[in-house]
Amino acid sequence: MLHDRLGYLLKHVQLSLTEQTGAVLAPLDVTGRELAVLTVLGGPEALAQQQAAAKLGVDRTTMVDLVDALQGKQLVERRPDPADRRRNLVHLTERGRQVLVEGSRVHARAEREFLAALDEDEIRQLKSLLQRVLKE
Amino acid sequence: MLHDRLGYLLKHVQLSLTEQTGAVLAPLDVTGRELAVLTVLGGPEALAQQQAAAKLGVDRTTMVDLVDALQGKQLVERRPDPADRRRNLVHLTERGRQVLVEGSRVHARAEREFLAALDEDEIRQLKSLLQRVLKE
DNA sequence: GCTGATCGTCAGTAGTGCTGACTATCTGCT
DNA sequence: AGCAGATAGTCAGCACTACTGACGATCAGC
Repeated sequence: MLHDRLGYLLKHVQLSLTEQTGAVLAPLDVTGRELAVLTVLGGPEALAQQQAAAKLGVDRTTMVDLVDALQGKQLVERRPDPADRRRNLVHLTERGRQVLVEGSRVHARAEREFLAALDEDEIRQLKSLLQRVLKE
Repeated sequence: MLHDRLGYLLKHVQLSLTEQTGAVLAPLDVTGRELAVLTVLGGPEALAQQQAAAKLGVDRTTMVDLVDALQGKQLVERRPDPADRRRNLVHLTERGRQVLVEGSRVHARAEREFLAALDEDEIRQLKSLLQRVLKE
């Protein structure tokens, strides 16, 4: 049967999740992907673009567009790394930090609601199983 | 943390699965998506394009391209439905059936190998959890 | 027999993700 | 010191997927 196929399940679960989290993030004018970028960049140390790209698992050329978009919305700033002038260190702006905090909040709530069919223990199980598969 | 985010997990698990199953299907000259279409069309009754699209959860305009591709490979045939001439009933060719059988075999094996980190019981759990989320 | 709905098709658009080429810069070796 | 090769970011271009909106052909209900 089709519904046994892992590919089918993953695709449609992801599609549905993207839709639901996208809806609650829309008022903040960020997408789920952009919020993920902010999350990675929101750490204590400013990261170069490729470091952030590696953490996110996206290509470095894709990161250019992502940072472009966030910079256009004044959520991040590119600053040359004084220690290595090939690099841009990407810093969150004040607004970027606000959006990160508020976005994380509504995103977490939307994800929890999306998983309403499962209890807390089952959610942990699901994530743990997926993580183990990913580590091959 | 990023690795707690369901979106991240789903995306990368799916990406990795697509890559792995795609590799074993390549010698048969079909993609995972195309095999899924063959699976849906391989039932006892020939389906119209939109019935198949609904089962797969894809758009009807996307189904046009999928059937085009399969027809180009001589795996399916469009035949007008005598009872409703707006419809195309999509039939598998003899080769289409062979590819479906062989493709299902290697795909199932690749999926099992992809999930090598989990035992049979955990695989059932994972699929069951995803199915329940999908039913909202 | 006409109105409105449905099926398949096509053009156009948008998002994502990659390759390959380029510039600027750094690092290692001699 | 100086050159060769590697690395960071950028950009153009291609490919894949998915959707919207429009269209002609056909069907179903009144």
